[in-house]
Amino acid sequence: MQRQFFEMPTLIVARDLLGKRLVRLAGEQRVAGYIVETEAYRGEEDLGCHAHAGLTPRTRIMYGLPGYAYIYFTYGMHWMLNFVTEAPSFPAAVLIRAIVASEGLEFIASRRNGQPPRSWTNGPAKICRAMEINGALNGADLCAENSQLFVEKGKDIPDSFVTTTPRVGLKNVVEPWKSIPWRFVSTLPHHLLSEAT
DNA sequence: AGCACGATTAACT
DNA sequence: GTTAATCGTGCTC
Repeated sequence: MQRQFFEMPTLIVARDLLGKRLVRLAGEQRVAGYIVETEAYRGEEDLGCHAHAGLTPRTRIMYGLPGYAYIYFTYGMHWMLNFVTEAPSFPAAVLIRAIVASEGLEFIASRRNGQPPRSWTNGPAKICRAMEINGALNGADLCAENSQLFVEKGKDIPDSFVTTTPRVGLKNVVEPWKSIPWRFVSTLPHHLLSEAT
């Protein structure tokens, strides 16, 4: 996807990322999967968004150009992958919450040892663990020619297979941010994702 | 300088 | 359904 895709309003980007292919090049290894769950975080007004604290060392990437990776560490052990959206003057990003693995399955399996395929990448930190995504990729340009992390066109998901719900894990966030339906989930059967569009 | 908590996960009961 | 693991971040003192 080109920069102009990520420049669009965050809710549109979050919706349209469903079905697209997340690709990670780890050395010679290509690892990929279809995005099936996202969440939108937009602006300092959004009390669920890290940018509610303003411009800090942690949030500076969200105050930069769209199409860059905002990757942060939480719970003392987990990495989370986000894509920066909209103009630099408006801090916003889309959290990638789940993908269906399609390439590099052996690589993923080895990094998710002991877990069944169903549990490989069905959570934001699981994706990062499975694809070797960490702080070293924070600030990476997804639109650069030789990027190790980028998004490709995949399978278009019809509106009839898209569900929205409140965002996950915002336990102590006040309304309306706690319940605003900015989580996007693809309900398309996983086996249909691998077909050509 | 200290502290409460988190855009979670895996392993329990 | 419950809970420990584990530490960077941002806020208060």
